Amino acid sequence: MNTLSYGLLSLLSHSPLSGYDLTLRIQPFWPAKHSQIYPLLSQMEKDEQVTFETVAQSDKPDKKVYSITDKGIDSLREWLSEPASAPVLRDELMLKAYCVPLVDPSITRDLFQSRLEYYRNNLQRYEEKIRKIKETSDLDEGEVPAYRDPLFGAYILLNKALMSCRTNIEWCEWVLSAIPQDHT
Amino acid sequence: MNTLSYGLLSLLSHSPLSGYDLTLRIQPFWPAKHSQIYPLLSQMEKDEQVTFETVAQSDKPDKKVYSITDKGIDSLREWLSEPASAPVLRDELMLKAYCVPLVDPSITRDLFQSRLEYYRNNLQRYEEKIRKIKETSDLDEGEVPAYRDPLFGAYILLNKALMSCRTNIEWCEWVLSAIPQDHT
DNA sequence: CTATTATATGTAAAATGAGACATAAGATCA
DNA sequence: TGATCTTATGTCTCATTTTACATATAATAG
Repeated sequence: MNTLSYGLLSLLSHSPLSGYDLTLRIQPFWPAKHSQIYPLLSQMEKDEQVTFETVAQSDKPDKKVYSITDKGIDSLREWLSEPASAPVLRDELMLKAYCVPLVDPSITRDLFQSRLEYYRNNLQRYEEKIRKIKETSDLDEGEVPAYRDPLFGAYILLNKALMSCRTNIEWCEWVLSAIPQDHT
Repeated sequence: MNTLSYGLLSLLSHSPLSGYDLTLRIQPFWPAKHSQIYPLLSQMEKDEQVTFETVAQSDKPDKKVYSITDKGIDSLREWLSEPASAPVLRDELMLKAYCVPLVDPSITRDLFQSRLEYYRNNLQRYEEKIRKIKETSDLDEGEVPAYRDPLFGAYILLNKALMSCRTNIEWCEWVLSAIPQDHT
């Protein structure tokens, strides 16, 4: 039971999901490939943290839909009572930023322009997501889902994503404004 | 030559540093232990990306001070011309946030209170650092070091750290305000 | 008709990273 | 004098993560 396995349990605490869906959904919080998820789910099934049933689909291949067990819920509760380890960010752009004076401003501009677009795309996706949440659970302006509402977690996480995205966009734009025109 | 090794070169592009110092300084951008750094520096030395000289110290143990070579500078320039890979964030608190309705609000409050203090400490450290930079290179209000100034990279990175820290503090405070008093 | 894409699950090997073990000089503190 | 802390470098093992290999169904595009 490493952090990734708790992450999978956390996602399953909302609703049953296939390994494929789990792989997609865990990306924003704890990036992992399916090659890591599938064997881990097998282990967790042996350990009775989860169960699965095979679901046949007419239009797509069959899938294994995993559900969290009571033992899994207990594991989650214990895990929540332990302090969360510090976040780990690895960003190649930060390493590059440190030595950009070595190259022409045009190179640097490309790097930050690409990153800016990356964040703008993310922002759009997050804004759509929060719009859908607000629609389905009709919240008033500034209102937050109730603490016991299963949507509480998703809602605060989406807000974090939105806030971080906007901050990063602001930073990229500021950096771009500080990069001189070429022929320096 | 993986990302970490380029990161080390990037740090060395400003000034020669020991493996020990490199380990400390790379933490904010690309966390790594000395057990990863020392062998990598040996490799890079064999590959002529860096050189070192042993420096005796009177008050502390001897150290190996590494410098970037011309070949290393070339490597950095090539690396800067390639697009930067997407940032990777792994945050246990985000995984936990998703399932907090499973436990009492007091548990959740502790998690976010700890994280808030973590970010406040970071903010203080970053604010001191930027104050020192502004002192030594006497910049006017809102002024940014010149693009070719070796401090340019450090300055924009510190600003990113400050902005992200403040956003995260704001988020933690907002989440704490949305967690109800106990006996729910 | 074929190629590609999305969905879906899996294994194996290689790279990366974390934690522990090991040593050692000099400083500080009790 | 002994204990601990900081600086300093190194190895080894184990866990984690990535990349590549592998297969299969169904839809879509050319």
